[in-house]
Amino acid sequence: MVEVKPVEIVVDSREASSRIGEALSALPGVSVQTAELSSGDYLVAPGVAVERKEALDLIASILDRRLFEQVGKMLGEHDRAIVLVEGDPYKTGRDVAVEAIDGALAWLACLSGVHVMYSPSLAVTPRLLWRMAVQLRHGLGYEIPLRGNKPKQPWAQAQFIVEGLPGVGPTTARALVAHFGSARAVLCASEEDLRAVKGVGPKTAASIVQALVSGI
Amino acid sequence: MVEVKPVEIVVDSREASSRIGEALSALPGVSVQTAELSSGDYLVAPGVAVERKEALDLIASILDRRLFEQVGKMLGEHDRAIVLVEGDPYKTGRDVAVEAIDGALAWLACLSGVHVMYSPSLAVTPRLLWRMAVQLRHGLGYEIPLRGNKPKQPWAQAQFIVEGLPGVGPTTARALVAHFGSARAVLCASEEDLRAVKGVGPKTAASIVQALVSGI
DNA sequence: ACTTCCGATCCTTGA
DNA sequence: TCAAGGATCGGAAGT
Repeated sequence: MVEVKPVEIVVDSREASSRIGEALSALPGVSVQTAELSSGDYLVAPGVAVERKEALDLIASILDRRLFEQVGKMLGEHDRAIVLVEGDPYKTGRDVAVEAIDGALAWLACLSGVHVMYSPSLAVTPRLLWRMAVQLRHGLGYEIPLRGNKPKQPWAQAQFIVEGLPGVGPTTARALVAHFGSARAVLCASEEDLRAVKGVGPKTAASIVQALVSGI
Repeated sequence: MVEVKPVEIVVDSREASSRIGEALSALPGVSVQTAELSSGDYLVAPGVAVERKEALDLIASILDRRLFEQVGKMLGEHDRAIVLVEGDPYKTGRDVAVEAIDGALAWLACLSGVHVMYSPSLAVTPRLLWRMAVQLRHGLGYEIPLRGNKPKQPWAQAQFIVEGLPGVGPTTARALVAHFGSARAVLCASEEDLRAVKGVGPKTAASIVQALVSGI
């Protein structure tokens, strides 16, 4: 049985009965609320607004400068603003200078202060809104593991553990384990003792001890 | 007469001779510098790094977790980080769950702290880099908002070391470091003490000690 | 990134 | 108090 993570998404009243509103309701654990949003189309978390810009609409709002106004308004009214570009703005068929599109996208990414997200199509948009909502509400379902796969053979484990130390690669790890006899002995060693090992200088020794004694 | 706005763009040495490097040099007013960047592919302004991710490469780096590592590194080393996604990640032909792509894009936009930009193709990428550079250098008198980026937190290092232990993943690693106060304390703990931590039973505790005391 | 699956852990029950 | 059962959580592997 898969866990369903409940999320609330607020949909602007003008969009509520759209295909996206329906698709959102159909996703597991989503409760769709409707409200009149003065800026943005969706609230994907409290204070996080999303403005959906279908490619053609994006071009239009670049040309008539509505985009900048809308973005400014969103930023003023919410903690975080995201522009969700749906479709390829370079392939709308509208007769518009590519420089204008380049400029608008660059501005959005660098200067505007909003975040930008891309959806290839209307079909994907609801999933992305949902995923954002889940992540913002529940965080990632797990921690991002800090290191890759670990060995299963016990003899390799000692070396692998020691390799986690800063400045220590495979060669030094082997030297350390050989010198001290076990991983535990390495990890309990003093800075002085560590320096005695070939490949470990004052700098590495210091950072090892530093890493080991630092707590949360 | 068209005004040419001079900009400098730093290209990582590995990318310098690529088609993009050449295309950048050909753009008006662009002076391309080369440097070895430890993270990111381009510096589009001082302190503003751009990582180019071709769609297929994006998928690959999601699967092997490289993406998160790279993003973290960029955020730590620059004032501002931008991921430039080139192409449609949903159409790479790679056999990957769409949920994973949704999740990664949502994470990039909402949680990661980077900004995201989309380029439809390799041909457009240089133009977008250039446009960003121009806007950041000459753009409208805006200051680049600096988000404070601390270097890697020390507690992360402790957790990293502890994660090397058998049977210990991100969650348990955090519990262990929290319980014992430091990585060293965890590694010097007795089997008994280890068992007291939530998530560590007799079996895990035994294999941890086993790994620590075993030599090479 | 997500999902599925499996095993270990933990928690409640009831004797 | 303990054992047994099921619910829960974490890890590993695959997409």
